[in-house]
Amino acid sequence: MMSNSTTAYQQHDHRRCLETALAQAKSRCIARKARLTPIRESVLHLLWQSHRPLGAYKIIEQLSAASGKRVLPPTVYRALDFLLELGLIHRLATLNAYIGCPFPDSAHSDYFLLCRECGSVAECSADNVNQAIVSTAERAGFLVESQTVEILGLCTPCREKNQITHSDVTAQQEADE
Amino acid sequence: MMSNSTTAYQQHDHRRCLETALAQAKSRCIARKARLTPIRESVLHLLWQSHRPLGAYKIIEQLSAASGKRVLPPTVYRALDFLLELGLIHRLATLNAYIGCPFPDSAHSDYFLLCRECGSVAECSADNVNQAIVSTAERAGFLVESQTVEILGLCTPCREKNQITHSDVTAQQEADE
DNA sequence: AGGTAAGTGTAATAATATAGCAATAATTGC
DNA sequence: GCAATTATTGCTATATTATTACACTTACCT
Repeated sequence: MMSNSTTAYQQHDHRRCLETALAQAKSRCIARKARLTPIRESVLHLLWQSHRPLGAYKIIEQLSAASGKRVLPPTVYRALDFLLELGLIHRLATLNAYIGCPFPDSAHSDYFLLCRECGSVAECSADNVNQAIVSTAERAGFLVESQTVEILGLCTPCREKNQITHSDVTAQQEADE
Repeated sequence: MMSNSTTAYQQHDHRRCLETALAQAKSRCIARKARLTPIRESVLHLLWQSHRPLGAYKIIEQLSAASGKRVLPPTVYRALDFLLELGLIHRLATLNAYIGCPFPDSAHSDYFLLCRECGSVAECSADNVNQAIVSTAERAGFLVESQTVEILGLCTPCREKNQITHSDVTAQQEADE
């Protein structure tokens, strides 16, 4: 079981997330003899601004704003393809959005916990989920090649906030009576 | 464990799939006091032409062709929304496509087996997968509300075909030497 | 330094989906 | 049965996400 859910949803020193991600990206590129060009690095950098996924056109916007000149879709999509290829980022099918991968180095079939409240996404890799999927598929005679698992719900902080809000409301209602 | 993988990938009397689906849809609409209008029924019917998902614009095309007049996107998207709402169909996020639900009556959090060769999709619902997901999410403090699980791979018939093809190729290569 | 491959710029367009409003059909309350 | 209300459809326009095609530039390799 591997997960960045503690950092993703809580207060933390995010600079470290960013730095590690960039460092890992660089070493991975060297290992694969691929080039982390300025554009590619900028895109990765943007995706690591937070633990919230970004749509391609948000990236285009932000990149255009930062560079002063219009960045066009193919530029960004090419960078995204490159980063996806190297396993440095993931695409979230349910959101049409992209997010940095916190553990690009360890091979993993991962799944994502999408908080519908704060929008942050954590990535996990759990053997039991994996095994359950593969074995159940096998029973159906199906050979698993890749999987997309995206889970929508509430992270701990948001759940707690909601409870507070809810009891506040209840208290208010009671006061009204 | 519930699954339509045996019928979805094999030869079978597909008229029965279609008929049951339509019958279930009707009774479900009555139960929910919703109207299965001609347009909605046509869309459902189209989605049950096979076990392969259809994109919204394919539906628009086919509906236009069948009716002789241009059917426009909102018409189809509204019908899709209605059918999704009632749990009669599903949307496959990884394909941007829609498919009929084989068991609309039993509440289920389902996952999909997408054969990359024949394009057919089976729907399953397995407690162990579900439990694995929920319990692993819980360990991360995450409250699961809904899930998207789409598995890409090969169904039995396609796997067998591929093996035959592959050994044929091998035999051919050996003959060449 | 010259040839090749990789990366980028740009215009155009494809594919998927939604917003907004007018027109029509069905249902409800009386 | 009929007016009032609600649900559904028709239609125009447009948003959002992604790709194709081709010219141009930069980096890499010997």
